[in-house]
Amino acid sequence: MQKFDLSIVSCEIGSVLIFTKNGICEKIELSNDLYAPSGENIFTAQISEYLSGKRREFDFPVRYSSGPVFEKIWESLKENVPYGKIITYGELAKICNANPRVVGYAMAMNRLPLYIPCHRVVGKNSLGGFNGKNGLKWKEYLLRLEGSI
DNA sequence: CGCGTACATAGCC
DNA sequence: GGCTATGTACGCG
Repeated sequence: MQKFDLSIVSCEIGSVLIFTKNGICEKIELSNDLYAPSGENIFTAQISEYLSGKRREFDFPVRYSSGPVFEKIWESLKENVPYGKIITYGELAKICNANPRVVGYAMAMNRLPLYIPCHRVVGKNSLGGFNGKNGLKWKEYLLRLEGSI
């Protein structure tokens, strides 16, 4: 069994749970419930700054793998969609030579909701979903934070 | 291991 | 407005 170290950053609408192991972030979870802030490290520091609008990008080690196609999509997303910009599933799909549906699925399988800017990926005729209906609140909050809406 | 189904969509009829 | 395409992951037999 893997033993994860849990760090927590709280904000107005909920808390960000950061699961790290050996100094590497392996999982991020967005919760609507408020937790007591825990852990002072580069993860909590950067996310806290990001939620305050001071930081635009994250610079901490992460680890993810759910297939080569998904990694390509996430890499293309980070490279082509900077802070404050949004992209549609179709455009992102065109960049990484995939299909829109695959992109949506890649976002659904994303384990790092904040590090991977999946909240900047929206549908053409709708905002799309985000981490289920539970995280749609977060999506709106993040897009508003970046000034996209 | 092979088949069928579900996905946070886009595009055509 | 409704149906189909296209790729991946997951469940079941």
